Amino acid sequence: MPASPRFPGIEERILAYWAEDGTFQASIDNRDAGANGDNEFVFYDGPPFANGLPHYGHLLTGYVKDIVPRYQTMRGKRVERRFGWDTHGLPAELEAMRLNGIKTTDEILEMGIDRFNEACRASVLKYTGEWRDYVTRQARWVDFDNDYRTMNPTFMESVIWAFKSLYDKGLVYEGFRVLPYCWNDETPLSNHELRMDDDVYQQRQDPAVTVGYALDDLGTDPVLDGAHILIWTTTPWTLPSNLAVMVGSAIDYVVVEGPVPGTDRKARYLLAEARLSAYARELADADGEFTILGRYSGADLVGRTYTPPFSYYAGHENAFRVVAADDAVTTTDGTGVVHTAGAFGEVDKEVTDRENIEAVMPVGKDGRFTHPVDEYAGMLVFDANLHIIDDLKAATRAFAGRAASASERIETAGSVTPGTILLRRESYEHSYPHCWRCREPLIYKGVSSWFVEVTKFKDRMLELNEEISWTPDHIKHGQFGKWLENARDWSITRNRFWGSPVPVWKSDDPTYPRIDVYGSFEELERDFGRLPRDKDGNPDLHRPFVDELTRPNPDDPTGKSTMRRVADVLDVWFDSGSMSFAQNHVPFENADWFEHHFPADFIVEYIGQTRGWFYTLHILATSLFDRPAFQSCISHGIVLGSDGNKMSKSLRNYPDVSEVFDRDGADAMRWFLMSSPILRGGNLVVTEPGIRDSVRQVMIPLWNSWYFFQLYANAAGIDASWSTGSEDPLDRYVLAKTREYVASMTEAMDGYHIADACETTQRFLDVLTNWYIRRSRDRFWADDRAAFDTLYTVLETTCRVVAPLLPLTTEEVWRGLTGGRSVHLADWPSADELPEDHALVEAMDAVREACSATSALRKARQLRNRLPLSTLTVVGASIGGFESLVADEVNVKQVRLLDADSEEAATYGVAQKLTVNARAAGPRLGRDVQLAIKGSKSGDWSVAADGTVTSGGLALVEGEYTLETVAGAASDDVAVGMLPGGGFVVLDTVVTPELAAEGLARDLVRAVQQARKDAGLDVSDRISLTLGGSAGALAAAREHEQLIARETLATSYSLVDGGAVSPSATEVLLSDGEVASISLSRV
RNA sequence: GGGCCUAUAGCUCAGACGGUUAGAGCACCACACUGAUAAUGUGGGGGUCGGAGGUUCAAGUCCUCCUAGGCCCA
Repeated sequence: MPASPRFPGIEERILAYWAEDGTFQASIDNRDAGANGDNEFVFYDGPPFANGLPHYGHLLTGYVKDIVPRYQTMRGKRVERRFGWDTHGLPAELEAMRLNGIKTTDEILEMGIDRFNEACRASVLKYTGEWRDYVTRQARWVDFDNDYRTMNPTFMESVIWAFKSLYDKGLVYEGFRVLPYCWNDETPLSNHELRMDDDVYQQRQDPAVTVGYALDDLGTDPVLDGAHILIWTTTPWTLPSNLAVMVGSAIDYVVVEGPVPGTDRKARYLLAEARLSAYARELADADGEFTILGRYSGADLVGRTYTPPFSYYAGHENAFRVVAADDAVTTTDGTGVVHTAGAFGEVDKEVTDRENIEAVMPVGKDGRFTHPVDEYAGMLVFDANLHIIDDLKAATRAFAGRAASASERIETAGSVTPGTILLRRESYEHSYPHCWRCREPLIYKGVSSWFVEVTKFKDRMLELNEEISWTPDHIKHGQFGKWLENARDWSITRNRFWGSPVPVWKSDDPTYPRIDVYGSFEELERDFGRLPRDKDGNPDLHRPFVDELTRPNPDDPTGKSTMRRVADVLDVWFDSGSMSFAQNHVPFENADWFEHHFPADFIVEYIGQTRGWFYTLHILATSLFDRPAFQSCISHGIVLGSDGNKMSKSLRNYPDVSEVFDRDGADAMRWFLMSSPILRGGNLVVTEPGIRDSVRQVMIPLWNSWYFFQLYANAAGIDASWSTGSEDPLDRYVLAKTREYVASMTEAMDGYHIADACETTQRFLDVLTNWYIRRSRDRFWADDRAAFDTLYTVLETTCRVVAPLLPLTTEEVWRGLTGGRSVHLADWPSADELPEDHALVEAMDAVREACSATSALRKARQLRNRLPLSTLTVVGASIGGFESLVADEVNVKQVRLLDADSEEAATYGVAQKLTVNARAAGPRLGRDVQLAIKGSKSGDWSVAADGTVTSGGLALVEGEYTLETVAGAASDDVAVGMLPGGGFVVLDTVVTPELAAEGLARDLVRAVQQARKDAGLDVSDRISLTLGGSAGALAAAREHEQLIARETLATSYSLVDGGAVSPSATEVLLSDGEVASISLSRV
């Protein structure tokens, strides 16, 4: 067994052992599920989309997904772990398009949906092998053979069942949603795609126009009647679709008189007062003055009607009104009035929905105008801009702001409504989104979609959220709770190809409307007489097979119309939100299983999933089952690159995953990630030194404890066993300490506080190696059976407790220690297996404090540790029975204990210190409290005979101050140091000649040990030793012959006077200017 | 453009209710210690607590504005 192990090599060996031994399966089989699965711990694996290799974020989540189930298994639970794959959606389609060199939906149709979807299917499985390798290498136990895939027919059948259930509950409806849309590729884009590359947003010049719409003459207000309300837009092509104008109700508006461009007439214009100056060129007179005719607040204007700029939608219900949209309207640019075209903007859509104005869509999927916008039909919207502006200009000149008769308008350009005024035309440069694939500018466009009416059961979602425990806990009412409060209806369909079908069939003749929704293969077969089947004849709900199911419309007596499936597929988030039931084909199979495996006990993903998977799980669980989908949830932070920025392949700002596995190992990475603030919701910067620190701080100490044990147990031929019976105080201490360690680990793991568990472990290992083992070395050298048993017990217990956190390293150590099959098949230890002695643990803390304070005194007085001193007096601290341990540790001949109030204690120059409690005294004294504080610091304070305390001239009352004893001035002969836990230590600093000689003797021991090491001798080799050197060194060597011979295992010991022993002897500088000459040989 | 969060030592982060010398770990330097341990111990340097105002006897902490960064939504 190596002293300095190569952990990656050990890990590979353990992984191979597990594979051969079937340890993972055994860890599940060993645990009984119990009646109704009562003994099961239910874990849901959030399905990743495997369109690339796993990165740190996946690894991080994977480690947590491993640790919790390992822990629960050791606690006796049965924990099934089933891997899942997210397989549908746009990323797969984009990859398939890239591989086939196609760009548009037309090209997909040309290629054939069946071939295209085959390509998608192939692309999503491409990396599954690599994923399995990475996940296995990270020592995550999960069942890959029995995985679930969202594209499996059984999964998809459960998904359409969910859709139908929601439909039957009245929670699904059809509507419009506005999306960024690429007219060139003919596809909507997800928001994710808008952030795909940094150059998606590019500067672009667009024509911006300021247009006045004529307010209707209501005969109520001569200033407003017939005035032109000014709007500003950078998308003139949306003007034909204008449906309303929006104002801010708290914004101040004015009506000013100004000229009609290109004519000698005047008109009244309405705009925000704050924007007036921006239109001075058009509206001010020669002196820069405005003719203000009236003032209105936005609220005054709401409800006024106007004539739309184009006549295409004249008479549209509820349209062409001034409406309030306080969030959408600002006075930072434009006119303070915003034109809305309903389906061409998110906010527009929201406002028109609220106002019950039906959206219009005169733009086709190719981005070209369609009927009824006939003048521009066939024109790409961006190209139409110029024509629209020209027509507006012509109409402005022709009518000069007047309404006109029908006969006149025929001669004007296009369908611009007489009375509409183009006030200004400019060009405007702004940041504008472009398609990440074809680089063409995007438009926002309404597309038809189906929605889950989340707003209807939002309150219930909030109630059920109360039953979930979150880590970190602020997520519950913070990020997740707030998100739920503001939940909007969920758009669940996409006009794409590769996904679960929307199971809705509609009549193709609106004269005979009918809608059928299907929730199973059986229902489909019943109505269509057959199942959708792929080309091999297997039931398959994918397009195009499902689209092939058609039948005559039963509601059409003519028998001509046909029931056809709507072309859309479901959002992939509907798939992943369905995994709790769909992974086991519920409700078609395993209904009983589901009853006992829902909700999950535990899930974990990164914090962004509060809007993703956590959210969709919660929506579907609430709406379908009126239960939460999970009981505890860890949402961790984001992994950043070594420079603190987002990880980026091109920047190469993070260490390569496989290199880290090969160099430092999977356990090191696990520890690094798990011990970090990332599990408490913070972000984490991944650096190579950080990962190596994990090895140094935890893995090496654990390994070395075992190495030490093994080294000496083998040497002594001792076969140690599990025992808590030792009477030795240090053994009792470490056993009691281990008990407390086990208890805190249990608490931390039960509460999912994994980072706390790491910290607790690191502290414990420090105590074990740097205190217990170091202080007990003599006993191991002396073959003390109780010491070996104790160390065995502590190590074995520690391995079990650390097993989830370092599964590979602990496996190696535990198996080496016990010869057992696997630490992961063992039970989690109970604290009760170990003796309780909290007083002893506390006493040892006091011991360590005393030693630490004494070291500081030695340091301050420049008294090296090897130099023995006569006496250490510990005052007012309970180090119960460990005097000799302290004496040995700090190298003094004698340790004495004194009560703090003893007479002698008072002689060590102790003093009193006054501290003013500002919190208590502040409110009473007010400003004067500062004087009292100043007094306490400067020494201007006193305690009167009756006990009254005065500071800075102010009398303080009980509770406003504290008086404490502190170490006062020391002398040349003693040094005094305070203990943080109360009391102090007094170190006798007088160095007698005897002490100095012994110090030198110890220097000699050290020098000989080094010489032994340099000569390559084994620890147990006996030597023949000859010493020479300066007079002082020689005297010390003579006086302490026994000490030196014993410590250095010298069987022959001789001294040579007069300097060097021989020319080849080692010359070593000792303390106090003394020199030693050392010659040794193995005997 | 909107919402939420963050800003404290070179780095990563703690700093209940406002309370008077702002802490820890890592890194760095020095010394000590070292026959399991590339370990450990002791000490040291290093901070205008993002900026500017305000409230208060007292502000890292509360309020306002600003700046920078992150996340989400547009």
